[in-house]
Amino acid sequence: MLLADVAAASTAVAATRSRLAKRAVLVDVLRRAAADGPQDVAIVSRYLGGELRQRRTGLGWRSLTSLPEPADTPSLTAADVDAAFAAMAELAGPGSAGARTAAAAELFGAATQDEQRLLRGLVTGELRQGALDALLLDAVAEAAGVPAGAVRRAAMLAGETEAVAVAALAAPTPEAATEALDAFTLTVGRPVRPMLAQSAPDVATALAGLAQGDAPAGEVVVDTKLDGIRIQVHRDGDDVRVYTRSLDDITARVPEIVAAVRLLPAQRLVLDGEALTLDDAGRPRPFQETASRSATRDAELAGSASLTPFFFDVLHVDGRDLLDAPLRERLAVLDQVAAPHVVDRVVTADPAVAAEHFRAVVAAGQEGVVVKAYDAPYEAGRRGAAWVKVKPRHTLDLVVLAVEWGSGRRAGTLSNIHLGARDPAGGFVMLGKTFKGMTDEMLAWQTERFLALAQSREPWGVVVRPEQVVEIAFDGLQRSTRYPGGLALRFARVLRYRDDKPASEADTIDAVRALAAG
DNA sequence: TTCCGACAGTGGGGTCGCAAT
DNA sequence: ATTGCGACCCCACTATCGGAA
Repeated sequence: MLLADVAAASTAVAATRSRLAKRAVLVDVLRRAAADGPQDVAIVSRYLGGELRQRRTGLGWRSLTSLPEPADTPSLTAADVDAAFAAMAELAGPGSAGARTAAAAELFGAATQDEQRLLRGLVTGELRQGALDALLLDAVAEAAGVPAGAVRRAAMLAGETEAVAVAALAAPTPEAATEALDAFTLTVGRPVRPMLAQSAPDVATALAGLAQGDAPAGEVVVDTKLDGIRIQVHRDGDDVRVYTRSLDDITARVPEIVAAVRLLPAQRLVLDGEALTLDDAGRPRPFQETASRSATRDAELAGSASLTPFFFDVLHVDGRDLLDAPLRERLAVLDQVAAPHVVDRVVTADPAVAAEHFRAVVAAGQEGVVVKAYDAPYEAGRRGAAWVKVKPRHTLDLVVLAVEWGSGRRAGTLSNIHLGARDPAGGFVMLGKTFKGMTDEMLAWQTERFLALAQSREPWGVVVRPEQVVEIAFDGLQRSTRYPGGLALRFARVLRYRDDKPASEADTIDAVRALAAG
């Protein structure tokens, strides 16, 4: 199949907001790819989902700043493009950057304007066609004539979409496709997409969200939420593999987790949990230390810092699949097979008990809690309503120092605001930026407001007179080398603009430092 | 007919390894 | 030795479509 066919489909998908219309376009091109063979289905399904088949190519947005003019006529096949990126992914060592740039120039030079747009989107991971993996799975189902649920489940269990698309579309009949999809089962050693949580502002709201209609939630699990990295651990005897949330295999980087899992009583296991670094007293170290330890490839270099695994779910044990078992059953098994590496929890129907657990774990330095429906199955890959996270929230009244022009649907509006705390000695100390929490109405208002406050216009936005106070919510403070105060906000978002408060009454950097000191 | 679940988009800070400077 | 880029760890929140109720 020609890349031009894929690019035309992507353009058509981007041109409509209707998901049904997007799906129809995807179905058409998937069917044509299937007629060309499984290799084309593999490539085309990846590209339509917004990804390259290579996890890392060494190319990013910066590498694409100067590229040749587009070709007038299409010539590239999907297979050509995949081979070109595969070759780039292999490049390493001195001179590789130049060779990669040359290879990219050759590829993009052979691509038409439409094809360049597609390739650029795939390289940067920002295709912006309004359809990614989820809609693609729906399209695969329709193209193969099978229920969407069957395709989705296969993809969750496979941990990827490409193989599922290939299997479903290679089948000559819907019956054969169903059979092919049923062959994707939970397999020890092959990661599944992790179940995700929704969020709620407090424990009471989380419990209300789990209630069925007018009936109260009944017994729920209140799990401790640890501030580390998500891990999915597969054990088959002495063979232990550790995967991240994005299903990256980090086994080689975390020998201490492998060793801990080998000490557990069950021989075949799939566990879901979190890994983090602890201090001598067993309290969690800052997330940045966990991130550093888990990103260091050479375990020898990591020194004394060590990751401790804690598990909150079990998906398989010694031949028994537990994905569809209620959480109640899974936890009973977890306590048998994963002690002492089990997340601390309470089971209760009493909102007061749940709230007390939240208070206690936060006091112990943990991130918060995850409230879970006691009888829900493990919904791989879903951000289902069965898990609801609750974290403490801090707020500050900060001053807007500058604003950046937005992109995409925010093009033409001033979007990303720079935030400063008041320095009692004079001026403001920048603590970070945020674009979150803004409605379209707020974006329109702030565009006008900050243009009026503009002191200077820059290519990226405007620097403003420091007069507008904004109430900011955030999860905590972290060490920063980027900002002058040595501190940065974590997960900052706008709550509201405060027109009742002058900048002279904004929160001070001293108050922020006091908060950081705990 | 209205409601709401699921998606995609819009970006944030920090960490590492690697190649170029 | 330092710098910049790419990849990936943690993410929150809003608008929208279309099926559920």
